[in-house]
Amino acid sequence: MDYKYVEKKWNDYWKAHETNDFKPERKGEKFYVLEMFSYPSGSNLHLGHWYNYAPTDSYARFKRMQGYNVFQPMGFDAFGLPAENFAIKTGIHPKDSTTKNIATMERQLAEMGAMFDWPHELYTCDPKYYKWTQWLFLQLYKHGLAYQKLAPVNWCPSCKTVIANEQVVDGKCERCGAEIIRKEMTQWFFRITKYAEELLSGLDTIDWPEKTKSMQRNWIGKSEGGEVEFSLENGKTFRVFTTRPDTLGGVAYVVFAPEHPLVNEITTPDRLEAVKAYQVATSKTSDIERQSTTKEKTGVFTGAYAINPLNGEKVPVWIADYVLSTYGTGIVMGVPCGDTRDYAFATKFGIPFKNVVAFRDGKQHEMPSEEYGYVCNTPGFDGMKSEDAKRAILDRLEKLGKSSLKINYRLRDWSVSRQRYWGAPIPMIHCPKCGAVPVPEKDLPVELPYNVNFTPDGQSPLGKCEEFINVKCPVCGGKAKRDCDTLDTFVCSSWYYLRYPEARNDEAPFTRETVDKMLPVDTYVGGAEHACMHLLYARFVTKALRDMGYLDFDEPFKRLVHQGVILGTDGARMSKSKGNVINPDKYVSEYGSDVFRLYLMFGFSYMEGGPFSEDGIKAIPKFLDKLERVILKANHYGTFVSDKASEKELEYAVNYAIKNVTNDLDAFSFNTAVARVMECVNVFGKTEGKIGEELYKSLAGKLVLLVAPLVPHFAEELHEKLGFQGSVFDEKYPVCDESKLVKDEIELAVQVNSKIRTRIVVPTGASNEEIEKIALADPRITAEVSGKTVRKVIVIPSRLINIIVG
RNA sequence: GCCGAAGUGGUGGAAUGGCAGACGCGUCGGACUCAAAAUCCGAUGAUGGCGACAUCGUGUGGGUUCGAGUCCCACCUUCGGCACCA
Repeated sequence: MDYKYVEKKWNDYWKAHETNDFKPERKGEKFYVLEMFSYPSGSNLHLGHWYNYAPTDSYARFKRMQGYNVFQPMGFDAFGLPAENFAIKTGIHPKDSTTKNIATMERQLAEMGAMFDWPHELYTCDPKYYKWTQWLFLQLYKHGLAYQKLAPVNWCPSCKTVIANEQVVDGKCERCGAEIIRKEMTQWFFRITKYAEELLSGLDTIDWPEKTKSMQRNWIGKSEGGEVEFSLENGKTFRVFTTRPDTLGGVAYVVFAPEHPLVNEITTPDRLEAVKAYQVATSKTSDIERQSTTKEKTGVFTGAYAINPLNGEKVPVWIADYVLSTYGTGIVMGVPCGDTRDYAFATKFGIPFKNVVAFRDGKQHEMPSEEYGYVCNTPGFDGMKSEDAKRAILDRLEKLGKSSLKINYRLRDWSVSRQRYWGAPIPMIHCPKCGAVPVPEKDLPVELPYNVNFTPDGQSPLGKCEEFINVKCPVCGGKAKRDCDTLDTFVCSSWYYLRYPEARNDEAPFTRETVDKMLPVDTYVGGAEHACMHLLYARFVTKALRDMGYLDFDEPFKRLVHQGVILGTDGARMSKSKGNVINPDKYVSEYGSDVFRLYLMFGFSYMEGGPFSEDGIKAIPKFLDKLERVILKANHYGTFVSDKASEKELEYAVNYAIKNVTNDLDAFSFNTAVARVMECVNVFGKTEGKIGEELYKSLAGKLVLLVAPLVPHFAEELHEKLGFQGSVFDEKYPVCDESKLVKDEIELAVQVNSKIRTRIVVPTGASNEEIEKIALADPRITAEVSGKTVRKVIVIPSRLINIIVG
């Protein structure tokens, strides 16, 4: 087959007949298949995009043939850092490079021949889109879910700019090599923590990979415990969060996060220098380093002492980088006997401590031990089980107003301010009189100006753009300034699935009517690297919009599937710097898109991915040629002998393939689906010339339908050549006829003492007793069993029989 | 470091706790051919045996079970994420 010609022919046909466009009036239940949209980086469609989109498109086409009205849109997540960095390096404006990249990728996506619904395409950098991203920000703000606070950023003192984590290499600026420090800046946050509990419980209601759910659970990090109030010698108080109130009697010291605001207040003059130096040192360390349990513990004594509310003991107050200001209250109680980190810390700094956990018999746990046991060395609670003591200790302190039950989450609020140019401007105005004022919705979008100097020089790029930044306060009319930051691109991608069905609506981001009909997304396919961020943000936004009354479902993505990662031939992640990037265009132009698609589906385990290799790609056109011969034979059938056994075998093969391919496609198990088709085609070859003409034609027709989702252009062409009118994708997917799968007899393995000794053939439906009888009558088994006692016989229907002798 | 995965022939990969290696690639042998290509047929985990067969075999070491690639424990290696890459 001339793949080039056929692919062009059917692409043109689909376009002319709007075959791929979603039509609400088409029959069938709606089915929303969504692939994560891509960032238009570089200038080419990456092999990873192909791997994500082509097999998923086969799934979508399969669903359509099953009778669903499938909606499969495509778009671009077009704002982001790489375009801005590229601009800084080359002087090419992000808008220009992005527009160009999108055009190239659109052409390549069209060549793929996927069933994308282009009329609903969207780009996040389009003012018609980000108008509504800004609208989303305003709704969150109105409902108290967006707020400002001080938060640290990576600051390069030499470039005088904020840099992304990715650009920090070994604590140094990727561009200039200067040491990065953490600097506090006022930034916007979304209150995702308000939804922590529901984000956690909602996981039980969705069909997502267990590992992804598990990652989100850990990310949310719920822990139940209590907050306990300590006092300082000057009478001031502070609270610590602990999951182990039962060990309160064992507190040897208290640690503040070095950046905690109270630290400067409590530090004694003689300790001030050391504390300041430690704070500076900590500002150069990343959170990951800080939490490392193998890293030598560091810390500094502040000179202050705190009073333990339970036993009145006076303990020293330290600062240490293993305490993070973002978790709990930013202060922890140090209990060396019950926590390995605290033990290492106290041991290193010679802080005295005691053991407060023992076994039932009073023998103390070996320190450190995080196990539960029985309380000791804690007057009033000794001998109590740890679990009970938790409650009892909190109860006692609660009566004094010094503690409360507390559920703490590791999840932090979502920081959305970016001190960068290429993003959606934050629709807020800062007025000296009125404070932070939202831009009135009628004034949206706040357009991103084109002529902006975004080379890093100490100021936010938008801050330098006079005509952008200066504005009248919408409340008092006085002189005010726009927020000069842009939104995190995750904000753009947190709601795009809601926009697709109404991508051309200029009056609203989406309407209740359409969203009710089209959402949630039935199957969402994308990389596992998004497990904790994008996928959590999207869930949060959905729940927030639901509570505002804009929609009526709890979860945006009913089912989630992750494709694996295709690596370079060297087994490493593809990157320009490693020079191992595979360009799919080369294969598409050499073999055609159907062949390449089928190769990607057959050659890898979809969820696993793996190193790319072109070994075996040549086998695909060979297979398709054979498939074509087998199918077109129906048109010029010639002579045959109708052999009943062969006919039965072929009917079995076709129905077996239908059954398994259907299951495999539903499970995204493309490689086994293709294998089942190959087996089926092999049986066509084996039974050649022995099948009645009418039966052959009917089976060949089913075969075309069976493979249509896998090789769409190819199947259209053969479908037409068999004399059918219209698109094969308007046909129904074949359904397995179970009666053709019934065999007269089945083969079973026979084990003696769990070792396979022979195989027997038994009639279908034979009872366990009959099977046992046949097995024991087999000469091979008679020999094994003779002289021994049969102790037990295990029959696994249609699999094996295991005879235990001894 | 923490969280989450993965490890199966020469190779990509199959296997609801039930015949490990489906389906391919590669390799070897054969047919067709003057020859080559293409195509077709057969073999192909390792070891021993002429052979029927036997033994071993799913990262390593233990365990549960009539039976473990699959479940449990410990370890090793590789990969993904760790909140400003998307």
